Amino acid sequence: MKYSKSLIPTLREDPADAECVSHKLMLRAGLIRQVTRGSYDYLPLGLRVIRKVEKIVREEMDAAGCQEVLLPIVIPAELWQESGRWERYGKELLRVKDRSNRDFCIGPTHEEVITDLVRREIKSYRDLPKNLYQINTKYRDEVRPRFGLMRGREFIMKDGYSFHTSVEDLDRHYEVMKNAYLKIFQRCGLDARAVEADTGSIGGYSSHELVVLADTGESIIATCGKCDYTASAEIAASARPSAKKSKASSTVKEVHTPSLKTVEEVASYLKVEPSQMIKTLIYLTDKGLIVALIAGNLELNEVKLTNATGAAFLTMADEAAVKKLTGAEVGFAGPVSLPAEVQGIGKVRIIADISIEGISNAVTGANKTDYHLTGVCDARDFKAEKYIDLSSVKKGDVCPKCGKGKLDIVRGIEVGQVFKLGTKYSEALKAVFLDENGKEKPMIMGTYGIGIGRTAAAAIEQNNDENGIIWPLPLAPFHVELISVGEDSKVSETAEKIYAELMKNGIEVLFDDRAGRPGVKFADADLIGIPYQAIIGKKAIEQGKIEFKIRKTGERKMVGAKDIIDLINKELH
RNA sequence: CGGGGCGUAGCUCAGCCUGGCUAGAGCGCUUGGUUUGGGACCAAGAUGUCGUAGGUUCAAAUCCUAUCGCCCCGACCA
Repeated sequence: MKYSKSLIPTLREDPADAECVSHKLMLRAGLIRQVTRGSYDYLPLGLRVIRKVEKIVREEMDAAGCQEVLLPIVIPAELWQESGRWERYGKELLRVKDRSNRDFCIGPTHEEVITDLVRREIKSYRDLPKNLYQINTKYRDEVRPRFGLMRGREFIMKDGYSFHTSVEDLDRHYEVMKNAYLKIFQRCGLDARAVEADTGSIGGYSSHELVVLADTGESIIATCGKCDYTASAEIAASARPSAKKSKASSTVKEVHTPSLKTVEEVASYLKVEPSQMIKTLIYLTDKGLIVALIAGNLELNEVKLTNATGAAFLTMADEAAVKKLTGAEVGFAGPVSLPAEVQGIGKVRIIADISIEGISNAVTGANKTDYHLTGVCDARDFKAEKYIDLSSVKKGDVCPKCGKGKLDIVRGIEVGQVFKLGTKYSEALKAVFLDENGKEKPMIMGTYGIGIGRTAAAAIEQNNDENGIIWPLPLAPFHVELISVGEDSKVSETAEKIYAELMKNGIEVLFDDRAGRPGVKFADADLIGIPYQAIIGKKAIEQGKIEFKIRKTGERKMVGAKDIIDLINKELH
């Protein structure tokens, strides 16, 4: 490709509305342009990168025995109504109407469509298992798109769905897919790892996120320094001793604590450790009020609480609800003598972290403004519905898996996710098969996704310097950039000749044939980040030499014009 | 949805507080010339519904109101 014929609008300065490195560099290197919030044009260079990622994904999926299909982007509402998600999915689902006023949505994910296809075409255990995938544009009307291709509203995603006759078969296949995913990211030159994750609103019973470690990532991950434990902070556990089960000998006393609301204020006023305080948090859910209890030195993890309650949604109770429940201002709630139900809101459930189980002589709110209780004991003075892990992991917590290592908290970019779905969609959409005994059963499903654009963005996050992008070879839009320096006719003749040679040898080459000054061409070349540069200058050419530069290391060497093809071929393999 | 910020040339931004003649700079772009191995120089030039609508005023990029768009933080999120 000749630079002069392409469209590579590089920018000298950082665009004002880009925040993270990959977004800035994608704009500056002329890979993408924003059309509207969360939607982008893919320019020639950007599209080539996208195609590279897709190619690697296709090769690995096909190698794992998956079949590529292509499903519609505009989906009839009926399918989503059948699964129940038309009502439940919320505003993220972009809904449109056709000319006859029929409802459709722009597909944010394709469980319904694929399950509909499979239920119509597959009837027998003999035809299972199957894994069907597509690479397609998706649309999610995100509340807050950001960071360029990292979180767009319109984005390219590979999504795959597998159908099995048994959970065991799904389990086996799940491992195959997880490993295929790890291989894909490895081939993309990315350091990715599989992280245990929450299944979120998609449902299912087991999930891993495929995460590329990066400080700018939106996912927070706990990892063990000693063993291979890696989990999303949303679900990560830590090994914790349960509260000492001393006898309940203390007596409950009310103490005056004027305007002391926070754990720290009360603990220091009463001279007790925060771990002896019972932090009482009140949540509103679709199933009534939840009172969550946790030791004062720990942070509550809302994902864990949501999972523990089985609630569809959960928000912190507002001031009015807290007053109704406790009869006190916010800041003085406690588990002792709470009503079992609040008029107009619903039932009250108490759920406690394991740090509360067996706690004695504890301090907590008195449900009376400006008062706390001391000497409170679990089981005697209050009782929780259950005692489970509700705490957020912290750096330095003990690993729950090996019990030895300390947990570290790191950030990462989620580039893929795999789920064991089970029968959620096959039951809703009646995707059933006949087993060996002629018995009808719902198919067992798995689902597997990769954000294509996000993977490209993650590659830039991990590979850049002050001059621009440094593409890993497998994702690079071109293998080599050929740069002619100066207007000399010998130079341009030689460059043309080498350009033709490179192409003849199947090497992907971008030929900067522009008439610009050398400095401009070098700066653009470094910004665009093609791994190798072949530079043709007047002086060198007189000695039959060409300069070869490696973008990543800055290393340069002079090679004979005839040897450049061999050298590049060697570097490519 | 809550909080904050921004919208002036292709890009980055100044001007606005304290209204005043013809709206500016740098970069980019066009033409000519000199240059040519790390974002050159000289000269000449083109480019704007000052986001949009309404209002106040003799006079609005500037003040007021509404509205749209974009960015950030939070809530949210296969």
